[in-house]
Order: sequence, then structure tokens, then C-alpha cells
Amino acid sequence: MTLRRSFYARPTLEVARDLIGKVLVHETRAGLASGVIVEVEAYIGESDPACHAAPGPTARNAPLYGPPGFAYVYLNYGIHCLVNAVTEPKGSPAAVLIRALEPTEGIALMRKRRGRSGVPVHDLCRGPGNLTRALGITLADNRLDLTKSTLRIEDHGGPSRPVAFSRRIGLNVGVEAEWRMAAIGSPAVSGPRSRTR
DNA sequence: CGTTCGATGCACT
DNA sequence: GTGCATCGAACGT
Repeated sequence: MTLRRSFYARPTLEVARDLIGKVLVHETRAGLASGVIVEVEAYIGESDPACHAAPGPTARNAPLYGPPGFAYVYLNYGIHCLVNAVTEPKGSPAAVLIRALEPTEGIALMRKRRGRSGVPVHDLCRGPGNLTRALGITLADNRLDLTKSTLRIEDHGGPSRPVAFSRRIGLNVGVEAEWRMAAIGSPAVSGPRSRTR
């Protein structure tokens, strides 16, 4: 079943941890693609220098200040769309970045969208830019309601997975906080392979 | 396996 | 004009 708004209206670190093992789904005219979330990062409030809310409210980060359970999608490095789930009550700007999935449905579609040959299944959605490309998530999906849209997160009742906490990746600021969570042992988790073994 | 580096668009100062 | 919540090719070990 699709996660309800009350799931997202909680402290961001709890939401982030609980998102591991849930299923991100995106439906388009081309078909349905989905995968089990195995890696996330939390971005919490204006006091978090790495959070997009750090400069205060702007046109771009407006979704972070809105109600929980909505998608915050933005373009970074001019190339990649990154997808977040907005958390906490309205007015508390925070979100969880989805960084990696283990593909479940629509694998042929993912391959087609990735456009490269010879990519192992566990690499199709490995990394935040790769997974949005594989699922066909674009800026048009910004602000969608994750509780009732073609872009949503579902609970398929899978086994609970052991979760490792670590520092967030790719940042120059806010490197101290261990706000990255990853399913231990998953081949789809981003970063150096040695980190997972 | 690891490191380096260019591509690329837009929000923000 | 500057700086990214990244990726993949190229090349070194």
C-alpha cells in the first residue's frame, strides 16, 4: 500500500531510516518502473548547511517548506534530477534524498532509459542521478503528492533490513553528521564497492 | 580497485 | 560570475 502522509510528518531521521526497504514507484505512458529503496540521506532545516533550506525560503526550495509527503525534485550539476521526499510538519523545511534502489519492476524500461549496454541490474538505480534517469523522474515531477500520484512510495511488506549510518556523500559542508542510511550488503548502494563489503 | 576531470543548467549573490 | 546533494570515461596501480 502507498505510504500515508502521517509517515512523512515525523522527525526526518526516523522517516529516512524507515524508507529503507520501501518501494519507489513511477508510472508514465511508457510503463511502470519501481525499486526497493536501499540508500537515503537526510537534509534537515535551515541550520543544516547542506540543506537547500540553508539560505532561507526561495522560489526553488519552496517545496521543503510545504506539507510533508510531497516530492522535491531539482536539477543539479546541470545534468541530473535528484528526488527527495519532504518530511516534518509544514513550515519545518526538511527532506530525504533517495540515493539508490534495487530494481524490481520495469527493468527493461530502465535499461532503455539509461541507454547504456551491459549495465548490471543492481547498477541501474545506483546513485541519485542514475535512479531518476532509470525511473524517468524529471523536473515535471517536482511537487507531486507522493501519497497519491504516478510518483509514490509503497510498503510491500518486505523483510526489515539492517541499516548502516554514515556521513553524507559529495558535500563540502555539513560533512560531520551521519545522516546517510544504507541497507547493509546491498549491491545497489552507491559509493566505493569496498564500503558495502 | 582508485583518482582525476570535463560536461552541463540554473539558482543565487 | 560562482558553485553545486553527479556521472562516466580515461588512465594509473
